[in-house]
Amino acid sequence: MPVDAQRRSGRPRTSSREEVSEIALRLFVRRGFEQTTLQDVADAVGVSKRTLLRYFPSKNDIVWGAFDEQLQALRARLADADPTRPMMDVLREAVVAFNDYGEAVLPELRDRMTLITSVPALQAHSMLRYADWCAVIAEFVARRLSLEPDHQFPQVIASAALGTAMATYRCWVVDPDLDLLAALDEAFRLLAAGFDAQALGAGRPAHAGSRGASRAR
Amino acid sequence: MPVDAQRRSGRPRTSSREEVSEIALRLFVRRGFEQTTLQDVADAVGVSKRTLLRYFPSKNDIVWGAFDEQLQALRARLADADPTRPMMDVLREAVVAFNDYGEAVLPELRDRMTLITSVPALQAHSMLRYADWCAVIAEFVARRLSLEPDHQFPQVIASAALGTAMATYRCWVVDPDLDLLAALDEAFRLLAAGFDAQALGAGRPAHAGSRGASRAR
DNA sequence: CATGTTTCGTCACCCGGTGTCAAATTAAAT
DNA sequence: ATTTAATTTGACACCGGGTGACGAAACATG
Repeated sequence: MPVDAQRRSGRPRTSSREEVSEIALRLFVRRGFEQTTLQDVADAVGVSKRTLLRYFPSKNDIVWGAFDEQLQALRARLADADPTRPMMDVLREAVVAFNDYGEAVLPELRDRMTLITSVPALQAHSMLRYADWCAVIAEFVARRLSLEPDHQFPQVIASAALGTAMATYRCWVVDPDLDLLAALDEAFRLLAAGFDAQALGAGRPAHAGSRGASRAR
Repeated sequence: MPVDAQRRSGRPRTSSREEVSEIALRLFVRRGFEQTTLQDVADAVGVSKRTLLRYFPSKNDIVWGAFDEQLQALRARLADADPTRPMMDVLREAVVAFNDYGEAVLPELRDRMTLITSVPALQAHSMLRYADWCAVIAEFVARRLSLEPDHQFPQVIASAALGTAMATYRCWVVDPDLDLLAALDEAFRLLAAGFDAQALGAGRPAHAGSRGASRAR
């Protein structure tokens, strides 16, 4: 069970989670997710189908790399945030930082997200993975509003935030020129301010900021 | 293919979509969704497994009754709305009306939503069904903002609206005393006004309206 | 009765996923 | 060096959801 904790004894692993994930991702992108069977992946990696399903709980989960660890970082960041700062500011900056991978792994991230947003099975499965994300946000909002996480307000705000992030992801996947971080920043500012004000000002606001090199650190 | 278009000739159906949906729902609630196999449902209805999958494209879809027709009504309502009225007002009222089923079918709706929000497979599948819902909202918002439906703003607003509705549903499922329509009304007012203002007024706003008999017509 | 039309059931099949168990491979203890 | 414990692996059987194909059943019409 320990990923790489000090190896005590026993037969060593012939492959790693990362290796499986990488090879599988390549196959999925090339030949399509549904067209690629688990046996194909197993053959490509050089292990049995059974071993594959010991590394990942399902075929869908192979596409999601190490998502849980990222989530822990997000939770920690939200917990350590300055309590005097506005809630939605903290949330926005945390979400942006949460998605600030390096330039190097960006193409891989795009591959993953392209699959997740386009393949129906993965699109559906994403709801389960994002539920954890949502719970982290709800927990933070609940603490700020002195409510319980199950209450309506934290749940609504967290779910709306999730929708905002997902929609932004979808746009980023389609448009290669879009800066993900800047787009997230803009979307969450919109969410904080309310969509009604947006509708009133019929002319669209400063949208120039969503493209280009602004990293929104 | 025609659900009940004038029957010309041929062998008559031994069952209907509604009958299958009702019987299956009862079984799912009683014995659990995953514990109930398609063969069980087929036996209970009195047809073969193959026939079941001709009525519904998948086991998951059985739980969703006629959702598409409701969606058409929502689209029509949004299309016919007064263009001079505020966008988020129209949206809020349409969503509330969309969920205004009669008192009679309310327990059945609760059963469906309880399954959808608690069973992981259905929770995941809901993303696919709600994607259509989301597209309808995005189409409306895009028209109002003179943008294309694929653009970032309509997508973000529609997804945030979806999250808002879903979270409210979840709360309603858990709390039997909650008035679904009033809760939706309140949540969408929050979404329109922005969550930031909410956080600033540390004291919670008039929450008394979310319980009781207000039907928000 | 003959014909076309529509629905139904059966069968075979694929794939994702689980449980089981023995074999393989290593470190550590004797 | 041999045994022992620990760990991973692969093979196998199995289940359930879902699809394709095909013939049979049940109707309306002529």
